[in-house]
Amino acid sequence: MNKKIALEERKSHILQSALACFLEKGFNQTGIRDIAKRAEVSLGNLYNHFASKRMVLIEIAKLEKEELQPFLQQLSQRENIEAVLETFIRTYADYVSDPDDIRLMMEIIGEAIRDDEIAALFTENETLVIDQLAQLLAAGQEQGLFALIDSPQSHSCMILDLIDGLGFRQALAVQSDTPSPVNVDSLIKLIFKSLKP
Amino acid sequence: MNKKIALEERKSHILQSALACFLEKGFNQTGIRDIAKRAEVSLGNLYNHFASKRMVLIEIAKLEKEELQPFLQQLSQRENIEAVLETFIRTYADYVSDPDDIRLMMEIIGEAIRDDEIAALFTENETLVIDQLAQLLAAGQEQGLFALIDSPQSHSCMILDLIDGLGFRQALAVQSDTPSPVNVDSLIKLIFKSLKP
DNA sequence: ATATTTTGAGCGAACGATCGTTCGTTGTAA
DNA sequence: TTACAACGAACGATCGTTCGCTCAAAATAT
Repeated sequence: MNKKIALEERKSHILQSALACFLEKGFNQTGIRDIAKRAEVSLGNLYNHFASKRMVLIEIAKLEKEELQPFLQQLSQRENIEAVLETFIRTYADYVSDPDDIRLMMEIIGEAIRDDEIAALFTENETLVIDQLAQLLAAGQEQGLFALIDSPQSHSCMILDLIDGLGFRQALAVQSDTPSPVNVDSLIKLIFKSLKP
Repeated sequence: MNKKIALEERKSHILQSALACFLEKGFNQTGIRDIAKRAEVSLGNLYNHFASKRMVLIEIAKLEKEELQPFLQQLSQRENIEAVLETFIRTYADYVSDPDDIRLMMEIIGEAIRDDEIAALFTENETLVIDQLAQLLAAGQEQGLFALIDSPQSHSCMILDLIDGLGFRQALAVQSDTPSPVNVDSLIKLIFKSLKP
């Protein structure tokens, strides 16, 4: 029992180290040795915990699901829907404005584009947020707060695309040293206008 | 003279092959040997044309600028601004819906995140489109077609983010076998509503 | 016009490094 | 005694790049 916990802790510690490596150098540029060294674990031992390098990334992608929980909870509130929406946009934009989060997203999408399993994993996580947000929009619609949208799902996707775009733009702006003209306020303004009855 | 042309042709042929490799396997998973083999050129000769693997990617990124020209031209039209905008969105969305284009964009951004020079190159290209689109929006604004936007640049960015998001979503949808709920029409509807005076 | 030199495209073996993975061996706790 | 986490040497493959070489064509000299 005690042993199990210690084992899980080590595994999670390796995952943390792997994540740090992936953020620093990217998934494909990171060697198994880099991860092992950072986690202060031997090469062989790492393979006692993970079947392959790819599996390490998959487990990290799975962990991302938990990061999403606070947002899902936020979106499930049904009083003062407009405020809920604005708060969500602000906190999610804030989350996505951390270059590390965008980098991780990039690494996962980068692999997902050539890996069905990772693509499914990523899509699954994203669908959770999309659906929850779509339900919020539908609720606002029923209350007459929002216009009749042909498809809440579709509108929900587009809102997320806008926020993700903000994050990507900021991450690239930092790297290329050219400031991004987009900010959260103009984004919120646009979204709410698109929802006006 | 004739020789110069033949040389340029060979170089461009290598670039085409490299592009095909990058799309197929990704930049980091593609070996120099893969490119040389595909281009039917020896390893040594490839290095007579390109100083390094990284330079091959940079030259490809530079070529992207030319792909943008038709869009820039489209956006420079000033009669029937609303129609120009809609046509641009449709053709650009169409362009970005080709998984290959999204893949290439991914590869370039993926490197750009850790490479200042590539980031600057990418940002430079994107700025061309953003500015041109922003000018179109400003023109529409003057004609009273569009609402007063706090910043045409910012609005322009967001429009592009929406279109890019559509492309990304479709590329991932193909891979994970879960259809995307977004389509061009709903996108156009949202954009025009956000611009309504 | 012919002979000679110079040039550089084209080549592939070879380099040292690193890759992901395997495996036989430890040491320790159950 | 058993089980298994922990280890690191070793494997074969592949990586990006370099190097010395060949040979046809351009440049120059005759």
